[in-house]
Amino acid sequence: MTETRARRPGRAVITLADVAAAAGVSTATVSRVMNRVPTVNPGLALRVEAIARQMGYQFNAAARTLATGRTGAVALIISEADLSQPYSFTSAPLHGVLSAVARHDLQIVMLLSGSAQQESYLLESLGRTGVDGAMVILEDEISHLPELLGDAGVPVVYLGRPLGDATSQSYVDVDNVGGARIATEALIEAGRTRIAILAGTDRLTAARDRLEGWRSTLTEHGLEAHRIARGAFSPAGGADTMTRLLAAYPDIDGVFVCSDYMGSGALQVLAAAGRRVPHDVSLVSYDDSVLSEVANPPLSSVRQPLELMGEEMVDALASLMAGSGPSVIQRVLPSSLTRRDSL
Amino acid sequence: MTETRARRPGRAVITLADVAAAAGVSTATVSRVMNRVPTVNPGLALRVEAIARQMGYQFNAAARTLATGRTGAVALIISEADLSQPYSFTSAPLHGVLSAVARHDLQIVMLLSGSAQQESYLLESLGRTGVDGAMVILEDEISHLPELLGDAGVPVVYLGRPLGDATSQSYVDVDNVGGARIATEALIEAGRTRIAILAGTDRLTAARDRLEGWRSTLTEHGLEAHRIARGAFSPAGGADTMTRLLAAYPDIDGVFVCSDYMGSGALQVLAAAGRRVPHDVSLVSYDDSVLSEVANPPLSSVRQPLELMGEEMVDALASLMAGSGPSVIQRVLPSSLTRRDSL
DNA sequence: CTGTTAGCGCCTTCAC
DNA sequence: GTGAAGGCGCTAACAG
Repeated sequence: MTETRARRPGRAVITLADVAAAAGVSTATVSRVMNRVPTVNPGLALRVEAIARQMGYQFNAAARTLATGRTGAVALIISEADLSQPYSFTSAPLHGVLSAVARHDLQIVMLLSGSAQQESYLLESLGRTGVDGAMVILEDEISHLPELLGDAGVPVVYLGRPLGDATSQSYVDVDNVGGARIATEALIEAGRTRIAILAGTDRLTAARDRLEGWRSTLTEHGLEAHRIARGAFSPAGGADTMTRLLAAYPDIDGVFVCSDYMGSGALQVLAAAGRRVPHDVSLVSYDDSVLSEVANPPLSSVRQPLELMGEEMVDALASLMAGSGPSVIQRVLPSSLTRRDSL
Repeated sequence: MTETRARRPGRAVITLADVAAAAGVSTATVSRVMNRVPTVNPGLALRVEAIARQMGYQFNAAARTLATGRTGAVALIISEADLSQPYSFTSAPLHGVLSAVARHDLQIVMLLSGSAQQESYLLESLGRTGVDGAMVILEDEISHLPELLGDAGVPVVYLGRPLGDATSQSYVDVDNVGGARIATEALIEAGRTRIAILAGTDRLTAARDRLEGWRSTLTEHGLEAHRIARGAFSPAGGADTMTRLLAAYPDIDGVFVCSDYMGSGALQVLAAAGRRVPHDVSLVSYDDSVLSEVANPPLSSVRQPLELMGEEMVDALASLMAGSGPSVIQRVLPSSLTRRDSL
């Protein structure tokens, strides 16, 4: 009744010892060969390698982890709230992450955060699995994770600059100030002078930076920067905020909307108010997502290299785990403007 | 230079032996307590449990795996192509999966499929990590995975019914025939008689089933079912297909579009052709995603319980892994129509 | 009901 | 350059 967990039915699972026996060497040698330890006789190495391959030998991850303390796995922590939204921001970085891990021969363990219950499970999972590192896609609802993970004991890289003093944290961010500047300048170039902003949460540096970029650009151009409204990151939020803005500042002729998702709501309010886009009001949005593409009219929108950010996050983490390079990695990627009809 | 991999800096990592020593019992007893083996003296169990908790003991997953052959991890395989689309279908089921795994105390390892290169990495990863089970979110580009994973040696559950003879496969699907019937019937009730379909790929049972549902409903109502066009799952695809359809059958007064993403493209073509929706042409779409919500006009769309499907997939896999219940689980969930202005 | 004792498969000093 | 042997932390017979 000794049930060997046969991974492939029929074919039993091959161990180092099996290969060693077949090759007439010790397990130590096979281990060295498989781990490409350079002190092995090249001829022998080749022979052993061939036999191992031919026998279909594969590492047993658990045994290896037990012996070395390394798991070869990293955690990717994402926001529950984002995933439950009709439009998920997470998928693009996720794509980048998943394509990059193959390069580094890493496994991705997905963890959800956002509710207290999940948080304890998260911490427990992190502890138990003993991942070698972690990545966090920062969003509103999990903006406190940097504190929570403060002494995680493994390297952590954030997608998005953490709040507060981020000097000791590793992150991959986009230049949100610059992105907002591009958007605002485009509005100004289009001849707009009474430019409002639909800003998002202030628990995210991204949102703060965009507000800052908008404000400084207007100020530098001698324009007023007081037409501000904050709202939820949703079409409804965009609609509400736009309504308030229109009521408070009926003279608005340009709007910088901090997300496409809000933008679609704003667009409906503008249409209902009889303001034509871009004839009466120019609009620039953020994210350059499918929503800006299918909007009516299609929205000019600031593009962030989200996939690339995911990849860079993995690269940074791998470098941190290797321990050879710098102990803090901070990378800021540029954003650009995709022009569509709303401008 | 014996570097103990301290998970938490400072505090060393606690093992069963540490707890056993502190409690004055054997490691076997602690192990039994932690695993809730019922034959332990309740008083002792309570005491040991308290000590373990107080010491912050956590299982070492690797050691446990090595001893039991079980990993507590399951793979989730998703399509690279879907993730790289501007609108990812995957996130909703992903959310369901991730929220459900906590219930079963499982870890999710994410794996990408869709390119040959990834496929070898996929197989390798599956073999190496030795996950206890796998889930696949079936999509066009990875519709061949059921064959590839045929003898994976671990239970597999699919999101979407696999092609071919699926009697021996476990899956969670939605009633796509029924969904298409609901959509088509709504079109008929709206007084439409010349009803076309924008169909998707035929490598997915979902798309085939929808076509079938559309066809049978029309036939049963004595209506013609030949206004068919297939296209890529994208706004551009929807636009192309709609253009062809309009050219071939100018008399169209109703359209069943097999995805919101195509629907947004179709809508633009209709608008450009001077056909008003729903005045001249009624339209029902599929997915009930944010795209149908922000479309102009907002689209009536068939809703699929994607999150729930993700959860059910995990439940099914857990049951399969437990090995107590049936060895094949097939679950088909109902879909419903969300009515909006396009009808 | 609890303790003892082998491993699980691999890595890694330590001798040779 | 290669082999022998201990141990990573835990589970699962088997005794007691």
